Amino acid sequence: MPAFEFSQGQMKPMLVTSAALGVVESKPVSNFVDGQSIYSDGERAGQVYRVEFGAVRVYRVLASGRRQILDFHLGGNWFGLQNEDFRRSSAEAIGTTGIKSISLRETRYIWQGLLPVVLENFSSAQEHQLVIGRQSALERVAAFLLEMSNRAGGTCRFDLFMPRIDIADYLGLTIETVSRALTKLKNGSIIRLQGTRGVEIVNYRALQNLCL
Amino acid sequence: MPAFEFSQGQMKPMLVTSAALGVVESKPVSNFVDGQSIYSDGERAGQVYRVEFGAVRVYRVLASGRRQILDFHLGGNWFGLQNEDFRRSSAEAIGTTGIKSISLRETRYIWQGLLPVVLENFSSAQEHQLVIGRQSALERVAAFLLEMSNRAGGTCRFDLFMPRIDIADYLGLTIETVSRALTKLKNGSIIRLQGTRGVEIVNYRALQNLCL
DNA sequence: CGTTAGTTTGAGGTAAGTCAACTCTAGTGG
DNA sequence: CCACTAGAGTTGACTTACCTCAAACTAACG
Repeated sequence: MPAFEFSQGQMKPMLVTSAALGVVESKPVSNFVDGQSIYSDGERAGQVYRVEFGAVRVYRVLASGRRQILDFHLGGNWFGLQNEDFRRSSAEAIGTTGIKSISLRETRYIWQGLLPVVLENFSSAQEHQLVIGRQSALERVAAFLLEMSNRAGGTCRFDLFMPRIDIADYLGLTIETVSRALTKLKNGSIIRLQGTRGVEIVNYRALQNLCL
Repeated sequence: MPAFEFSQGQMKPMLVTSAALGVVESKPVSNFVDGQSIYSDGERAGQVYRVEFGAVRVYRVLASGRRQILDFHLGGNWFGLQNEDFRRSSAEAIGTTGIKSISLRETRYIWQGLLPVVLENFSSAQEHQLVIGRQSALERVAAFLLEMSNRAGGTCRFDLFMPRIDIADYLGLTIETVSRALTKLKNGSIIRLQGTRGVEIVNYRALQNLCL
């Protein structure tokens, strides 16, 4: 493979295919158990990662112990790219998870593939800023369910990968408030809950209207 | 200037100098008055921008009218880079502001310069997620003052570019709550306020301790 | 010096947090 | 296959931090 594969006719480099990221395909899959650390705050940053199966939470904790989950990463998602030498967040597997990683030393060959990856993460972070900065608890939970539905491929029935505490720490709420919001959506016949992880969106439109 | 300037020995491409971004130097400075739109939600995204002087707010508004300022950009900062074809946020000048812009068509020449720019914006967004997701009003205002102090070059005396409403919409608070927090910091002799924009950090350490 | 937008202060209301009890459920072993 | 258990989730009562509404104050402009 050539080190650089520039599509000269390409007008929008941000939309270039991630073909250059193919280097990762040859890498072995590392398996992680539920809760296992992928990288930790303060460590030297040496790798970029891609989720093969399972899920990952990236989070930061304040000295006071409060935790904010910055993002969840599901199958196919890239994470762990940063400017700084040391990690300022931590990443853990949620459930049994497979990860491929490539060394940062190798990333100079795939810049044009990495840019859209980072832009996507950035866009996701901005979306999330709006949710946690300006939406009510019910709106946040509604937005979260829609986001998870989208990531699951747009199906109305899907499973949440994470426990309530992760949802709470992602949305800047408490588990009790998340639970109350879910109950309210259930009682309003907007969603149905199956067991502790299963979700079915019954009234998609109603859920969307909650996020305005 | 060569179209591509790869530093082959460079081990950390994210830390490459932004020399490639020099294309922007030859561009003319566009002047904007206070509140003038630079780009708006829904528009086709055609340019990337760099602040020459003054300041910029990038924000999104919910259908319900609530506004979240995603980031402030000061002299030297780049903004406006995205994956999508259309803007999902808006950008406005704060006070008299000078902006240089380059067309996205030209960005294919400066990928390796753009990556650190986006990573910096991303890092800033993540930091902000933690603040608005998990900190109290007083802690948010303290964090904001430290951030502005840093951006002003680490001086303890500096001027806020923006009115209280912008601070509130950045921190996910109301102007009243921002005002009360500032008053509290003033009464605790942690800061001094001069007029409506001037800030002096008297007790830097105390301010930092508030953000734990 | 007056005007007006921006900011501060105050009083009262409310959404979300806290603490505690209860319930479910998924996993384990009899 | 069912009973038991421990962890996770839900519900309720109460508290609190922030919001809302309203009024007073400042300061920056002509």
